[in-house]
Amino acid sequence: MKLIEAKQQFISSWGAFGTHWGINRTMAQIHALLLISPDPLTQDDMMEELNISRGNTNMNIRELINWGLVERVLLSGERKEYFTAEKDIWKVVKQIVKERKKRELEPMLQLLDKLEAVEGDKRDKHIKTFVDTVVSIKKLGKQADKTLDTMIKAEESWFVSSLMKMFK
Amino acid sequence: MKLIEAKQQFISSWGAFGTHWGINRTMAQIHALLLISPDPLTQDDMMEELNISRGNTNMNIRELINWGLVERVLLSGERKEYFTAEKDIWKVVKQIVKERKKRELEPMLQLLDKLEAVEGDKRDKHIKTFVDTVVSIKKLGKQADKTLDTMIKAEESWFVSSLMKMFK
DNA sequence: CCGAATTTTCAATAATTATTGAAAATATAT
DNA sequence: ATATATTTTCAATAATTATTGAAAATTCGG
Repeated sequence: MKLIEAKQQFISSWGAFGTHWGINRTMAQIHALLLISPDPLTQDDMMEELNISRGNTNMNIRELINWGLVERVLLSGERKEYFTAEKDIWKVVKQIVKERKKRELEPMLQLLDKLEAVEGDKRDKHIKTFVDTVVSIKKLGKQADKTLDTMIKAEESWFVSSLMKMFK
Repeated sequence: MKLIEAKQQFISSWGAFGTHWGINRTMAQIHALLLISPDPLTQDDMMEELNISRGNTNMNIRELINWGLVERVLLSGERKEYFTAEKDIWKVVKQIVKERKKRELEPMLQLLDKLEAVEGDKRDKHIKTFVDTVVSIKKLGKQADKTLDTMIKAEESWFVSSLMKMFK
């Protein structure tokens, strides 16, 4: 397979992958393109490679910057802005986990805390099932939260070697 | 907070949560409703509680069955079908992980295997960056795949106690 | 400060995805 | 076998989300 074709496939499947994870296709494709580009790219480079409009490109680049996955690069003597993606995949994964934890897991845990305090007789099976469900989700969620915190601090080498042994 | 209000909030936030994870809102809401229902429900029960059409309810129940999260229950003397959700949250999480691994992670790893074999001189920086990226994603992905396999087999007690210690 | 290059915004539009509801298919009791 | 209850399908429609492109704002060299 030629590079040009392999790039296409990588970008398009990264885009499809993203859509299964609540990330829009274009954002994932821009990320993919930057991941495999040896040098920083401009907006125009990306527009051309991916056949997307200027507005779309701009909005998604900024979203990637918000996620901490892409950063602006200043090239001396150049008027245009250049962009580059973090290439260390372990860092990328940690960054995504960190953001999603903050945006989704933490608010969910807060809500569950409130819901656990529902009024009523705990002997009523409707109350009991509700509280039991909320408590068990909360318990697992808190556990996941702590585990992810540890992961976010960890080195990749730790993940690959130690965790693997642990999981015997 | 009264039960009726707490239920509403639980269902609606579980629905919103789902949409961030590539699951449609209705499917997540049906799942939420079944999780907090002490007894099995019929399609009509769900339609009424969630204010959704028969077709929508039916399709999403079947999708939940495909995911292994909901099952049909036969109630003796009843003509209608009843449905119930797995209440053990750890089992629910494992089931979701198992399905997503099969549907998304494994196909991605297969693709990366193909892409790694791209033609060309590895000293060309375009080729090199591409291959390096593919290889590092593949490495991490394979690791995650194995780790998730172990998790799928694990008991919740193991997760809550042992894993926690491990993560110091 | 001026003017050109570049970036950002956002209303309009397109594309995608979810939902409805009625008809068709299926199951069951008598 | 027939009538009735129940489930399933799916074309039409609605709702949501993504994308465009041109105008406005900003940046920067001179």
